[in-house]
Amino acid sequence: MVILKRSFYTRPTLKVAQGLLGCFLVRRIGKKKLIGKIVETEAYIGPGDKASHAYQGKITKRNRAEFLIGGHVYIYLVYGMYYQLNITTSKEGRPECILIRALEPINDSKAKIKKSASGPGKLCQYLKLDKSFYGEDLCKSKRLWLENKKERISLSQIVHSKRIGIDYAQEYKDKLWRFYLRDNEFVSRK
DNA sequence: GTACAGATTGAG
DNA sequence: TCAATCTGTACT
Repeated sequence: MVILKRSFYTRPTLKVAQGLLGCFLVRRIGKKKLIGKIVETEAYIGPGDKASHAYQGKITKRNRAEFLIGGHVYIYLVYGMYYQLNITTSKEGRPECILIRALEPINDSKAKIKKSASGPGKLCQYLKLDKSFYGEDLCKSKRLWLENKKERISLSQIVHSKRIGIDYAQEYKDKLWRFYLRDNEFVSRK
């Protein structure tokens, strides 16, 4: 397995969002590892994107990690109860990131049966991700990183759709910036 | 200081 | 269809 390096993340966000499909997210907890194959992603491309927390280049205490160079974690709490795992892309100062929406558990058959990581809030619960990962560098971290995919994903396997839960984003709500693997049962919301 | 809404989820 | 539950943000 090869750990994804900086140059993977600094490419254009929509390219990275599709490139992440089929890659493996690895979370190390003590001596154990939890591995999930990424099957669903969404791109947020500030400052132009009205669905982005960094719309119009706004910098706040919450979203400042979004401006980091590609390969860092931007994590935050929504609805007071669920964390959302994002991975930054592009270069320092560009508020672009990718929301990881669903994983297929690889080495945990119980989680696989229960679909414990099929949804952005659920996968953070499953991997025990919280605010302590804010700004974590995926190229250096010893407890969270990404590894390259085994199989080649052909373009015909990637479905493009509208993003979820951002109806307020006007003309940006119809952008096809959500990507998932066709026919994969671990994708959230059929 | 107060009010309010959100990149969700699972139960009813 | 709805409530749970917390924090950033935009007001007073």
